[in-house]
Amino acid sequence: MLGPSTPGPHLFAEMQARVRDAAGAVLGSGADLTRIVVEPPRDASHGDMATNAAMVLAKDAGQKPRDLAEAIAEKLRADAKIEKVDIAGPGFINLTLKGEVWPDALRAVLEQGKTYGRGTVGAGKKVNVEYVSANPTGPLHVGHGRGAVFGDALSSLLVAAGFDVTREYYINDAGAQVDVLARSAFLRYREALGEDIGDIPEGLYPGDYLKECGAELAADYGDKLKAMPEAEWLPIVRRRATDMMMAEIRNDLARLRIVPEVFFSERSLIEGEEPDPFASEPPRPPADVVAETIAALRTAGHVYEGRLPPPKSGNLEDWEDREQTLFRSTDFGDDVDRPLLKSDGSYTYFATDIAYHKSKFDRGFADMIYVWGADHGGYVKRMQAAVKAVSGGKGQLDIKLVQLVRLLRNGEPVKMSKRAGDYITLREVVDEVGKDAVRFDMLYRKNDAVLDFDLAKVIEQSKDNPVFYVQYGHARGKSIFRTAADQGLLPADPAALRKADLARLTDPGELSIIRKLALYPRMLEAAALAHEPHRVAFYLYELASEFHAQWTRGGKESPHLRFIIQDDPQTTVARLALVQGIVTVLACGLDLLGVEAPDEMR
RNA sequence: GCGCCCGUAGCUCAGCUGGAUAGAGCAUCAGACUUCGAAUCUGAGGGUCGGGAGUUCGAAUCUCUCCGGGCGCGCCA
Repeated sequence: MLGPSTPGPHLFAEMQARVRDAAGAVLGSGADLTRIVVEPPRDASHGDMATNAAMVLAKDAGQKPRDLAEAIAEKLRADAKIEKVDIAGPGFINLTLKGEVWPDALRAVLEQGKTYGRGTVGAGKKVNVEYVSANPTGPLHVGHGRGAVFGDALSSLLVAAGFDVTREYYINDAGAQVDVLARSAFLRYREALGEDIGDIPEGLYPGDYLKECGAELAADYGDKLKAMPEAEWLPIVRRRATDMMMAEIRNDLARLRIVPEVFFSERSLIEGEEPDPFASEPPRPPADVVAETIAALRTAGHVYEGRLPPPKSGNLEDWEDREQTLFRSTDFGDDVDRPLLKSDGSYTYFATDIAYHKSKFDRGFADMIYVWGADHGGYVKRMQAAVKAVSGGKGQLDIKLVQLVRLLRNGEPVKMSKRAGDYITLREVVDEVGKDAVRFDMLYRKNDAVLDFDLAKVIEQSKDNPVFYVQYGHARGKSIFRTAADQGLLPADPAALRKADLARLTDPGELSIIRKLALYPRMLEAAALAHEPHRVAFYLYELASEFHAQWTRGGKESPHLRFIIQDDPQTTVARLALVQGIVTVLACGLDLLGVEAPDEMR
């Protein structure tokens, strides 16, 4: 038996196990019980829980669903936790639980506190969650922010479900883009030396954010870089510029309470790890992991030299039919094979990404999640093909595409001119509306739905704005405790709430809230397995809504429903225990989403 | 032309991996503050779940096919 404070199986999991046992007893071994689910009924009048057991098993058993339901129901009627079993509709088995189940369920919340809802389905399995991975060529924008918030919340969710999660950021510091960045920074360096650089040429980054980089280079190197050929100054400037951009990016993410644990450099795959200046061993020659990966794939028969048909659209003027090095991704479900080398002999982004994902697999991550912008949708199949190839079919890559964000202000699109480099940055948005509004708003939507982000509405302090609605629920709960303390009705010993006579909570609204609290672990587990953090946000909204409704019921119509009853300390303590349960779950859920749970919001 | 995503109330969106009479918020209308915080709550109206066919005890959910919108389609990441 599990001790009272051990996060054991939650109520729904427990009842599901009991139903499966009952069905197994009726049908004998060999029956597939995995499709049996126990869920809350659509209508509360159907009881506390419903199961599809009879309907999913009827065919295999060769019985009518309702007959089978009756047989299973007979077993369940003997269950100590079940008060009543009904059969309804096509063969649903509706369960009404014994009255004492609900006080016990609330007590579990109070006993487990911050650990309530945490599960073990993850079983300590290692999962790599990669997100953001924006090019270090400019400030993060709001779209990056959405991917970052999503990846971070999903990671927290998986941790809560018992997975061993690593949050990772892939630095694209090896492609042509960072060379462009370096040339742009070099221009700012010449400008810092007093040169008139005029307009920024087409194709370079025009934003002001590189001026500081240019100034630093001028301070450190004087005019020495100017005397060098590009091949010499480029790596120096590139390194300085990407380091500065990454520092900015990390700073922007930190403002959103996002701290990736691993920053993985694309360049390190090609040139090897940065030599450690304090190492006692002589530095090893740089290893080209990409070349090794391609060679291994070639040996395995997944790489060949060949030609591709011309693309179906786009400009065919610069199309040149040539033989190239191709990854046979069609063997793994892709539509066409994919090139690994550019015409100048350097690696394609895809080639380094294959090596990168091999690195993930080699580091022990059979489960990988990749959070990507929706404009990368065309790359999903080839990446999943690559993971299959480098992991021998043992790796699993779930790619979550995050749709674009439309920035609005009072319903009007915010004008952005990328060409002039004056687009709204993520930092500006976070500074304007705050971390909590950004995070909750972005999570209060499925990842694959386009998000309208209205700068005016997200700071509105009304029920129109879900984040304030939920946070207000938490603050209101805390407010009840303050009032109870003022009136001398709050027990000094926190343990007193756990010992309260919770059977006094008999109002339908109160029982409904307890049922909702009992649902939290089940919701968390499902959200984690589905990789859908938005379910947490919706759950919290619903819980807050039930709490607000119960609060208002204690108005002048029904003062006996108030949480604090001056002349009835016993009932007051029981209701304070309920409030404690609500506050605990709201705080836990908000924490998963990275949103604060304030004690007051005046 | 091909691939992926989306289409649910006037608007913005959920719908718990196939369950019972499809739900919230906004907006509209009608109500509740000498309150434990009205940043709240109660009620009403509002639907061929884009159309059609199929799979089965049962479909918003799975398959196919159209319609409409978005993204992508060597040598950008």
